[in-house]
Amino acid sequence: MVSRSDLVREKLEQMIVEGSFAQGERLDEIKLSQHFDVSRTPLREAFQALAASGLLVLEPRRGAFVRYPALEEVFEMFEVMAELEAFCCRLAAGRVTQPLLADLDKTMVDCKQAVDSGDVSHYYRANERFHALIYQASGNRFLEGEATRLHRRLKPFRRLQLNNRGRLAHSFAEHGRIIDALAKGDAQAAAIEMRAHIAIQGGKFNDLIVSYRQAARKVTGEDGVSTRAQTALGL
Amino acid sequence: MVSRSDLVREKLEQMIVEGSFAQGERLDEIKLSQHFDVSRTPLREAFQALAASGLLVLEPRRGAFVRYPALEEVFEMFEVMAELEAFCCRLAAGRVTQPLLADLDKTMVDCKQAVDSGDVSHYYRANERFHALIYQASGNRFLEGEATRLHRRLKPFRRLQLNNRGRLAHSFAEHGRIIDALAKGDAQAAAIEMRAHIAIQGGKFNDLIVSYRQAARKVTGEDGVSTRAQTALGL
DNA sequence: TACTGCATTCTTGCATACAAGCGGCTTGAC
DNA sequence: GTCAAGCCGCTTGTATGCAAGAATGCAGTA
Repeated sequence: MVSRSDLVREKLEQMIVEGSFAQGERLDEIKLSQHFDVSRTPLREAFQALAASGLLVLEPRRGAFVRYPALEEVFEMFEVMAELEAFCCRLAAGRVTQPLLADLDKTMVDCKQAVDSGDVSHYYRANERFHALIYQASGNRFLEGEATRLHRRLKPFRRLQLNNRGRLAHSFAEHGRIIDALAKGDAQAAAIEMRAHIAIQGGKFNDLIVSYRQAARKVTGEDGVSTRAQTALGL
Repeated sequence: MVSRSDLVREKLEQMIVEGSFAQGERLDEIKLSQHFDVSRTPLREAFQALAASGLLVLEPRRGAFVRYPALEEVFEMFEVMAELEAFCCRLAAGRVTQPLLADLDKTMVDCKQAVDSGDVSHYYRANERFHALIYQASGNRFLEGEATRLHRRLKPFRRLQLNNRGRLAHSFAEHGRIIDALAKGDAQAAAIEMRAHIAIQGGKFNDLIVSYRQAARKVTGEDGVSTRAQTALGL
């Protein structure tokens, strides 16, 4: 995790997730290797890893292309995410330990502070922790890993959802209901609450569309290279 | 998909899944590159890809090590698999089309023939098709991909389950109940039937243990290199 | 005799050189 | 003027060389 290829992978992933590149943009091995001050070898290894997690598509003899999922696919991913998290809850209801419940309560205190002060990024961090704890509480390490992976991948599309002021309070209330169900050991209720918490429905529909447009919009200059990428690369 | 690194990846994956290497065995870049008659570069790219799918662990400056999941992790994976497939069924019940149902019926005919003749590998192929069709019927392409991925990864641990003569007929009957529920559009029933079909319970427990021992057993020679690997490499 | 430190050797990580496609451009012919 | 074919250049894919780090073995000391 200290190799150059890992560092490059981290940075490239960050750039892609932040929307530094346009949809379908070809990543130039030479330019990028110069930018990161590494040779093509570790860069190509980073490409492989990013392609494996779905952020790039490698076309033989043509190059690496940035791939933002289509809006439809994002909905599909949220649909699966909702189910995975609901399953975490179902398992957690029977397996959650007292220390973990205490940790969950702590995130609730954190979230409450964030809601009261309207501090979105504070809430965002506490929310991350809340969900990570639920994955952990499932007691299924493999499930925890899969959930974490998908959660990461959906990150750019979750960004704006919390900016909606009403959403913060709603989200907080939902967290409360989930924890209550877990504390009672009610697997069914916990799963249902979590599914509702994640699923794209009602107002979240529009929030997602906006998030999506911001994350995956194509901003190209005259030469077909995205101006955002040019900025990101200092061109 | 025609590059040497892809070919090497395919072959290595096959070898690992077939159990050609011992648990924890270090894969020698130079020996393997000689064996596959490629340079270290495409081999290393294959390592990266296999590490991404969890078959290898890459330790910095130490090398690539074969990683068979612990028995506990296999159970966890089956637990998640059951849930993913159950979710596929839940979605499929509302979305399945007439042509797909017809295809599913075709696999049932195939399975029936295999059961009657006791042809396990025939049943195995028909079973693969059955499950692939269910994933497809979910109408969620992302879910389909994830389910397929996990299904592949569990392949070596499913091998022996069908060798149990009683299991074939049971499995067939379960398929029937699943299709019936789908045809009726009963999402709840379809999900429950599928979950029961996949979940490790009852007699399947012992079958899995045997499969696991066969897949992940460590067979080492005096020099610490697995004799199975030596055979596979023609040493 | 056991443990620690150093040196040697082997292996990986990275850089670079070379080969092989693919695409675009130019030129020629109809 | 347009279309097609061939060539040139650019990009990716692969091989190999070199450097740095880890493991192992040996020697010296406690």
